Amino acid sequence: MEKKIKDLLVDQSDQFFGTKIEEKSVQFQLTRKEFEGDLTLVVFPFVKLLKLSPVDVANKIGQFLQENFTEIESFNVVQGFLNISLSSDYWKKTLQNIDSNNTYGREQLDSKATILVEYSSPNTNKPLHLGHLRNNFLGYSVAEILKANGHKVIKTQIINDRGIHICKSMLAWERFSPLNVNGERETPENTGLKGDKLVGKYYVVFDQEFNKEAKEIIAKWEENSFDGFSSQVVEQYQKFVSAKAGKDEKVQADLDAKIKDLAKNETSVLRDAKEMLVKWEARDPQTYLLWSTMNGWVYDGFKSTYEAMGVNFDRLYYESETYLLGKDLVSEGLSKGVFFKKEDGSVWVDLTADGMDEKLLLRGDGTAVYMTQDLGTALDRKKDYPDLEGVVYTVGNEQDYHFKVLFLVLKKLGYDWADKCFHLSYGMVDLPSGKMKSREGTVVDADDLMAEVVQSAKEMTSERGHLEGMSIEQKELLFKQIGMGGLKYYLLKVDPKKRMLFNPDESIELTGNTGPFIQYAHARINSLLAKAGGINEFNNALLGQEEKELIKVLAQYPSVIQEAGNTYSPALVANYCYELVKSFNHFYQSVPMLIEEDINVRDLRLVISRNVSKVIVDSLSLLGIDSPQKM
RNA sequence: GGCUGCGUGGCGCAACUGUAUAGCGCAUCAGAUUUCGGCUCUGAGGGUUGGGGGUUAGAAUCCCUCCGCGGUCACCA
Repeated sequence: MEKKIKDLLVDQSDQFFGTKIEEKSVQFQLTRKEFEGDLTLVVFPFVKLLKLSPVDVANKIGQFLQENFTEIESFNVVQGFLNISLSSDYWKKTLQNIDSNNTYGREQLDSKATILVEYSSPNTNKPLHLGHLRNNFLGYSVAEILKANGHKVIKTQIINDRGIHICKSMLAWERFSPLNVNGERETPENTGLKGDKLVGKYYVVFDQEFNKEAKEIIAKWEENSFDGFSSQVVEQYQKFVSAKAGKDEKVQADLDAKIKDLAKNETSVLRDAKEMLVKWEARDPQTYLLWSTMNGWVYDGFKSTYEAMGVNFDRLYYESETYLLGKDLVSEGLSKGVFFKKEDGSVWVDLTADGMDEKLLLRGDGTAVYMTQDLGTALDRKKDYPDLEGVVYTVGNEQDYHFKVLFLVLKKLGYDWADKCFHLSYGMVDLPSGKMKSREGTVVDADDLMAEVVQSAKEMTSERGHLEGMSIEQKELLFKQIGMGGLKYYLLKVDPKKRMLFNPDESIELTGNTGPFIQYAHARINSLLAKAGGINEFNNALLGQEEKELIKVLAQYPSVIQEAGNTYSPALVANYCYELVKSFNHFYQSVPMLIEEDINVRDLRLVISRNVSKVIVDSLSLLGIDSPQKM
């Protein structure tokens, strides 16, 4: 309807306004509930054109529109706002259209360009945590929303399966894992630990050894024993120490940190890890075997975590496979003169002209860095999907700079499709106790958290739910649906780019703006419809204010999906769904349904309920949340 | 310090590309319901949208500036 009015006004603007008007100057909003009407046109933009007062302008436009559209029943003017009331027939027809459309709100499947959505992308050296949950839910949901917008979507992740971080876990395991009676080191099988947890354990072990050794080195330095260190390092150290003299605490701490970094660089464990990386890139068989074994453990562990999260992928990329392409790109850039080489053989790109720094692309020893492999991955994808019209990278906002650089470098290499890459940057998840820090053990493990919310769902539902007649399996499924629904909704209802606070208790609340509240409303409608039996015609029903309000909310759904797609924001879908449920609860409370005597009115209300239920299910599915029939 | 993001009632969050009296949940208080699920609904109190300035008929929204809180500026990923 908005579009029809807009088209008419733009079309006839020459006669009506005496000049051509732009489409965007025709602005609509929903009429506020304290005024009468369904649709409001803001007339301020036209005041100057017609040289009349806002009220007169509104009246003139109102009359003009009413003459042209039978759907418009009446209008009223408040200041510069033209409130238009649409007829009962219009609303009933709207309801009918919604009711008869099985894919209401969605564009035709695969009717639009292909978009690749990358999310999750964990490191294979430690288990997933709360932050990953936000990432996964967000990425999955954005992919679903883009699908609903008609895009062909490929869900993907790049697995960071190579790099110095992996070598650290490998080294620590090889060196520090105790041998059992059979002379074996620890494995998931002989310890019963989840593979990702076991590997993560050794990453921590590495860090501890790393720090221990660094401390020992510093202790030596402090005793002026510099045997075995290069003169450069010693010089640096002495420079830092002399700089400390007479400075305040903060500066001193800063310098201490620098000294520590210096010492860390001199540790044997780090040197060995680096050596391991060089060996790995040279495909040393033994190193490769160790690497693939430990990665295998991690994948097994991740697999069960992904299953619990309810996310999936269409295509996986491994950095171990794309980093070589990245290296090729680097040579290509070198020969094109886009990059340059430093004396030690390392390769850089100079972005100072674009207001950024010089950025390392390849280490002096020839091994790849993060950027190298990301460049390779980007190219690889474009090769696999030549018709790609967009790439969404779901990665935390601490990497904003990285992606700015990545896209820019791609452009500099002449790949114009870099413009279609989008970094879906999201904020960190904080705990009430503050920031998550792995060193302080305040990381919330994803597996633990999911188990916990499912457990709470079990407790609450067993207490108050309607579980009679359900098998054990059905109940288990239900607890999962509720627990995960609560968790997902909690993490998705907030605008992605905002840093958010995670309160474990609130996430599984059943009242207020929560997933289970919405699921509950759906279950209730479901049982209502089951009791109602058959539904017939409602054409003769009188359309009341309550009914109309709810149809209006239903009618917004398609534009919500669109907007959510344009802005990559599941939060819009979540908030809409909540609004819908609240409107329904209000409706439910204020009008009788099953005991309504007028059969037409009864059926009208039931049809509305049926479609509310349909839209709830659909919008929750866009968030990756299930809608149980009973709970 | 450079770049970048954020700042909305006690707490957690909304407000589409500027627009009518800034909404919602939690918490607090007061009420409703012989109805289909009391995990529901209605109402009240609580805000000079971090401060100041500017653009506009109109600013939480755009611009400038200051303050506060993050992130980032690694031969880590």
